[in-house]
Amino acid sequence: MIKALRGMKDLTFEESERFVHIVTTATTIAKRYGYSYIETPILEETKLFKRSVGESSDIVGKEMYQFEDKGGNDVCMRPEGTAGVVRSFVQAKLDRRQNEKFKFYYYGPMFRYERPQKGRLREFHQFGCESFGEASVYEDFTIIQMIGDIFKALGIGYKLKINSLGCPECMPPYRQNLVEFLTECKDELCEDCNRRIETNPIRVLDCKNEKCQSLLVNSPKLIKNLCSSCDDDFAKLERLLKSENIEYELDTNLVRGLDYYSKTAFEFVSNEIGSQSAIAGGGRYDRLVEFLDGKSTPAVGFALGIERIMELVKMPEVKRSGYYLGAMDEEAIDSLFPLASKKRDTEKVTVEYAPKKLKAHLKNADRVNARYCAVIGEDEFKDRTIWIKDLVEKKEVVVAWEEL
RNA sequence: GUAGGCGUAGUUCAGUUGGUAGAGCACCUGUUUGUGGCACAGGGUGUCGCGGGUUCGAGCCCCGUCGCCUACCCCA
Repeated sequence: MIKALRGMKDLTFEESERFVHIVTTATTIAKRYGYSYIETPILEETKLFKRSVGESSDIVGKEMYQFEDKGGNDVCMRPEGTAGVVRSFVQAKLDRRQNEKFKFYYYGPMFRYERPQKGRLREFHQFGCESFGEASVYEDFTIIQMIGDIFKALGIGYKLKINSLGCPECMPPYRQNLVEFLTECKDELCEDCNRRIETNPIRVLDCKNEKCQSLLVNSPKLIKNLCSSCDDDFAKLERLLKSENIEYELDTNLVRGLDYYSKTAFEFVSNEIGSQSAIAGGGRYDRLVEFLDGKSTPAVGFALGIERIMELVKMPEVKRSGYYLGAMDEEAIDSLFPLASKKRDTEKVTVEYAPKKLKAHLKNADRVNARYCAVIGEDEFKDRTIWIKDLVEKKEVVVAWEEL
């Protein structure tokens, strides 16, 4: 038997229903916030991700589905959504249209070659939004609010963590500071952290190693070393969240795993889905458009993990709906089709092609969760009528074919 | 890449010191030849992951292998 590849899943029945429910809910809300749909390719040039996500990140460093295509191009299955959207934004020269704002939402599969576990697949799906051209922190707030709306509509609980990663003004001096601090205690830090001091010292902050964390308690905090512009914006963000009663906690160690973030960074987490607890994450990436050869354009965005959210949503109970059509004798089967065709203008219709006893039809109707079980028996066929039972109200009627 | 756990019916799982393969749910048939869910009676639907080995005999013991799950790591 051929099975799906490791870390790749089929979704059917209630699972696929839940998947669609999440996408539709998120889409509806994103549209209310002025976002329009963007579809970008799954396959992109490897360079795109190296330059956006960053070569120091694990995603690019060791988790990409990377290969040479038949034309000899070095390509990757996208490991995340933002890079492709920004590439598309620049390619369409939307970056030249200064003072205009562009808001896009997307959803689709992402690929990372990791060891699968709970909440972590090799092919997984994200829903995300990217807002271009808006430098105001009000936009950061609005995006957080929108995610809150989505989770509220889906009926799931979460905790919001926020942090500021600073800007080109304040990040480099802080980084220098941090490197000095880390170098002093490097003997006690774990192997990974020692490597990160060179490659990406900020990543040391969210090391999961307990010993490292205990040493980091006294590390310099970026949040205390922001430039005045970043500091003002972060204060404003906190004020806005408070005034809208959006609960959050400051997490000074929150560092997004992708290199392109600056200023506002946030993460929505759940404690109900195992160790892979991040259900949404995002932040500001004012410099990414430039990195990808566009004109400097402020931007902010987020992505949410659909499979992780699927573990949290409860679907509304499915009610009986539509018609089940069947016949008790072979000669009556043909007459079902005009009736089905007519009913399908407005209703879900299931047709049984084999003649069966009434009891079997009722059972089938039950099984497909139909509201009405409609059967043509011997008498009905003679009279050109059909017997209909409402499976909820338990009422029965016989009507002429024309009246169905 | 590392560590632990698990692979037996459609599904969830039991299976004793090695001795003819089991249960609940689901499914099918009937009680009811035109009335679903409920009840009752009956029905097992299986390459015990795969390949070797030990043994008179292996679901069980040994070796190997594949797969799944969880955690580290990473992140949505």
